[in-house]
Amino acid sequence: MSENQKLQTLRTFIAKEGLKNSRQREIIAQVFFDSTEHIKIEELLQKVREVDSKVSQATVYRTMKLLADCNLAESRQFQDGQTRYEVSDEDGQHHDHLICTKCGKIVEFVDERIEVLQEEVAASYGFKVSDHKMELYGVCDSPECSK
Amino acid sequence: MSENQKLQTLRTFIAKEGLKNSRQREIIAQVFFDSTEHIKIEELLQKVREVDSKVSQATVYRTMKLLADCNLAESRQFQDGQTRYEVSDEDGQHHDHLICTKCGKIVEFVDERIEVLQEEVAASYGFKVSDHKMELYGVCDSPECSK
DNA sequence: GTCAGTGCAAAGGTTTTGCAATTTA
DNA sequence: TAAATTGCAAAACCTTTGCACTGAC
Repeated sequence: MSENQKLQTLRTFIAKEGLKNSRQREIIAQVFFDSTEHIKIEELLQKVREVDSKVSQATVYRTMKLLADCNLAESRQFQDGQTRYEVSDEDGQHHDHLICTKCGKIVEFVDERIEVLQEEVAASYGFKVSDHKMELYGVCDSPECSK
Repeated sequence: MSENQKLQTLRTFIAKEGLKNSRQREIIAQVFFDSTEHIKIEELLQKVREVDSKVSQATVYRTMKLLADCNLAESRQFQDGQTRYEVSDEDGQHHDHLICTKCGKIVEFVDERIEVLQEEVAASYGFKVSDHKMELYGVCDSPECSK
């Protein structure tokens, strides 16, 4: 899904819900869709303010909740106490994370075999899975981290 | 590992690090080791105060950090913004969580096949896994949740 | 013109910290 | 006795909210 299609999805959602669009929402959404993965509100605000220095933090928080509501963003909490948002995968496909505990690098991955086993295990406990989070913490292979 | 062995591990750690033990630490550790899984600081404080009503919240926070340092406790963040602690698995074996999004029930599980695949996937990205978190969200099979 | 969105600042909730007093080794 | 721990309250964080004002439809 292109950035424009995402913007369109947002506009449609806003209209459908009887909400109103705004300059700020367009800016925030655009900056977010164009951002690196796992962006923090603070980082997002900073980038947004390069476009319009008057946008408030509260608006960024509110807009990210809106984007999450229309499934264009997903919130994640790693372990630094700050909520991060990432652009949703268009096709509903999940991805998980490998996180280097030394340099903080985050790599995304998907493994279909694991996904299948997750469903299977959940079913054996009577659960129907709707979502999941998997984070693998370890040391990456950069010279500094792996030595 | 019995509760007493855990207490002993804590005492040894304290001694080794040149720290000092205290009545409060013993109470907190004991209550924690004896607690249900995934306890919140607030719940822990409440239980601790049934033993000694004067113990402060700050001491509970500090003690839990200490227990995490000596690998007797692990912190987890689900999605309610509160840190929860759980008693570490004695043998280093991990368990993961199934969380019912309707009733909040949390079930623990281990699946060796998934663990193996995790290592494998990580290795393919040059990572050496030291830890992981996996949470499956879904609906459990209680009559109310599954209907 | 109406009603939603914004910005600001204040309030909320959780966790951390500075410091004097206390307790441990 | 020296040094770590405690309790308290204040501070530090991140996030949410109330409200008057602005802007979209």
